[in-house]
Amino acid sequence: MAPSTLVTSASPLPSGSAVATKLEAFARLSADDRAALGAIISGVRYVEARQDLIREGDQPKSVHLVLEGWACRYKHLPDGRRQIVNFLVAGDFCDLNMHILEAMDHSIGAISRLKVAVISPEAMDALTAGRPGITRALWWHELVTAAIEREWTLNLGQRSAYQRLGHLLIELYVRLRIVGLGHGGRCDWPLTQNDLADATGLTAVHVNRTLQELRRDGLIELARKQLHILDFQRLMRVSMFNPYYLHFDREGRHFDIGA
Amino acid sequence: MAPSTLVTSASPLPSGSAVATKLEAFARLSADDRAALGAIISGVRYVEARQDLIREGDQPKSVHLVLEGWACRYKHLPDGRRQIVNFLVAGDFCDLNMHILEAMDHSIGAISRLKVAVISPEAMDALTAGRPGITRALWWHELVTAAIEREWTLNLGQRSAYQRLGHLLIELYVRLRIVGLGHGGRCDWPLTQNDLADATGLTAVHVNRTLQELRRDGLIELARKQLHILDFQRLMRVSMFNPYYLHFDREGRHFDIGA
DNA sequence: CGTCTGGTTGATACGACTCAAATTTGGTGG
DNA sequence: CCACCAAATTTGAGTCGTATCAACCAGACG
Repeated sequence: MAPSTLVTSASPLPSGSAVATKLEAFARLSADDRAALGAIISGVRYVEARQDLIREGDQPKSVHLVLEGWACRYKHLPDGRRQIVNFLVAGDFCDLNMHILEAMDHSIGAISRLKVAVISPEAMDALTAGRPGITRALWWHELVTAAIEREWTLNLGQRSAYQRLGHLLIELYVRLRIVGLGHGGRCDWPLTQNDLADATGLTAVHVNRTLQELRRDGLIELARKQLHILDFQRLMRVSMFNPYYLHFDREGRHFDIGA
Repeated sequence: MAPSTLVTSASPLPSGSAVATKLEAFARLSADDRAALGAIISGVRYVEARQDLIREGDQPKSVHLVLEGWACRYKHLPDGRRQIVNFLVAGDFCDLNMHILEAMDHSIGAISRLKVAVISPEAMDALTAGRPGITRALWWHELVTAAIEREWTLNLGQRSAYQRLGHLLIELYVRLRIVGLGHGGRCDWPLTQNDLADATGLTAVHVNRTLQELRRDGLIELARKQLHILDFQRLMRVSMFNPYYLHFDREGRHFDIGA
């Protein structure tokens, strides 16, 4: 496994943490729920940028939760090509129930330096027992993750390069906004054009040219690890982005994603 | 909703049913587990070929289980293009936990005439309560479905048309074989070239030419709604098919997929 | 100040798409 | 049993989006 630091002292979630914020996008959590959520972390682990958190073939033993940084879920082919099937940002669980399976069928790699919470499956069970609110919220997280990955399949199968990139930029901005990491169309952007290529099934060269088109059309600014979406409505329209698949407006807050 | 017949009389699963066979590919079920599984069906519904079982936007109220026929999970774009993100065959649950969400973000359509079991969420809860074996097996089903859909993303993003089709043919044959619907490389094949196009992100014309190449190379025979894989090992190699993502060999039987 | 990673540009090639038409298949009713 | 029709498959010719390969450039870092 890739080099990383495991800090075993329990460190409770800061109030207003990304996890709680994210889960509350769907269901209201009680103060007790939120406290319980903070108490289950058995350790914090740091993973350097471009290192793997878990690899295909590894046996998943604990549950990981991204606290800071970006990661990606990816698979590769014997000839070395790789496909990123999802990105993970603060508040995302990496492998909520993978311990049911005996081996990972994909890897999780750090894009930027990663701070992750490590949680034992037993602690997860104890957390959900008798807390239907949290159980539902975790189920919701799992289902939304699957829905996002399905939307990516649609992205790869049917959208043009221009639309694919537009769609991806919006999705990530919206997801960051939900956990408080995006404002006014702006967010941090640690992805290289190579990462974008692996996520969209394009070559890095073509990603480069397509991003230039998006800039030329006045839709985005993207430079120095910062994304700025200039015309949200138009970018949504041209990339045929429909936010329903993110399911973030049931009992929880409703987010005006356009702002 | 699309025309269909709902037969409300409970009809127990036939012994050696596809569901039980499928779940036992992963975990051993006790006689009690199997009986309980058969008892929860509150009705059987028939859906005609090319009709939808559930549509994007519908509120999922009950759980559906495919008993006979083929279905597909698909999404579409405002301009009419559609992407099939998975196929469902006998033994597959359509929407195991979708009732947690308030609206479907995709549709499920019948490829051939479909016989589905209808199960209420309450019956599902009652089934899993106190039956850890079944609970685990259902979790496994959910995780494998997600793994299959991720593999499809890899398929669309990184494989050539020739490999994509080869991969899809193998996957479906293997999945059918697990539930006893494939033998000696042969299985029923209700999909049109149009369906294959929507599943692989290609045009029907290109699917046609690529299938001809696969035939010319002596890898498959495909005619009159019947598939015959002639050289399993070679087809696996050229399409870079690695069966690990199907996770079918934990506590249950091991399938020699090559036979 | 050199090195490295990531970004940019140009020229060329090819895989897959488009449009249009012909042919085969399977189902239906006379 | 055959004629008919719609759906599915097949073929052909021309085009386009994206890949490939190969440089070159800019900023970050030691």
